[in-house]
Amino acid sequence: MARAATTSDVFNAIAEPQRREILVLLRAGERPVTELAGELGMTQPQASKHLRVLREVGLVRDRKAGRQRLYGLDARGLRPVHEWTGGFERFWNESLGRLDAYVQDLKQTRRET
Amino acid sequence: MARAATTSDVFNAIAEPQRREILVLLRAGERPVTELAGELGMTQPQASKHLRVLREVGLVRDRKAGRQRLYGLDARGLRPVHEWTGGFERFWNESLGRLDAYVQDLKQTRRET
DNA sequence: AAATGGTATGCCTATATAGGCATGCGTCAA
DNA sequence: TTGACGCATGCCTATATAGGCATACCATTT
Repeated sequence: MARAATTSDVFNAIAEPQRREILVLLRAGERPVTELAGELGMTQPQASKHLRVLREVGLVRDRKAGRQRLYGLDARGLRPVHEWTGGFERFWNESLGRLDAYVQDLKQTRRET
Repeated sequence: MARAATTSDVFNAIAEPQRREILVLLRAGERPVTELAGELGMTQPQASKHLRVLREVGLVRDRKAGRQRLYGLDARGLRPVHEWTGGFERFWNESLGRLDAYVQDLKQTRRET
């Protein structure tokens, strides 16, 4: 099997560097495809494809504006990722030494069971 | 081209659901491969492979303990992900309405340039 | 209606997995 | 030393991209 489909999974969608860059650019406001492609140095089809993935996972919304299509950020989907990683915060805050001690302790406890 | 290699990129490493589950389990302390595989309902080779990826991106450390090899969490690599998503916090905190207004505004400004 | 600008898609290729299995290896116990 | 146990790997397959190109689509402007 290959990796899970990027669509339907925000974690996979943001695994692509260029897609992350697109999201960053969109923080400044809506933009048409061509402009995004230009700023990121990618072809228009490339940009459209990445935007499609982002749209399918809900990180981006599109709106027709005359002849162009403006893409806008909808970052709500990033919240779960932020919260998931946040669940590990105490682990990177503790010094590695204390972390080791902590782990050792748990290991002991578990082994004794 | 295929997606970038999972190794050398934390974002890709945690794009895999099972790898995320492994990390969660490791919050409780070090564990041998077999135990992880058992709790997650995957085969031992599968677990070893996922652990290898996690080790290569630095999210996990391994330590030989007699006949077994204990894997432990090293969440420091998750911090960048947490911070990156954190950069979008104000966007999911604002009501969608205000977000729209904000974006509209920026768009106007940009168009006028 | 015809021409043009702005996008979305289809098609083809190379590549990187994720799984399933069998098996090689190193370590500890008898 | 011989087994048994715990893991790591190698090999093979099916699948999902990411890129590059050409092109079909749609709305707007002459």
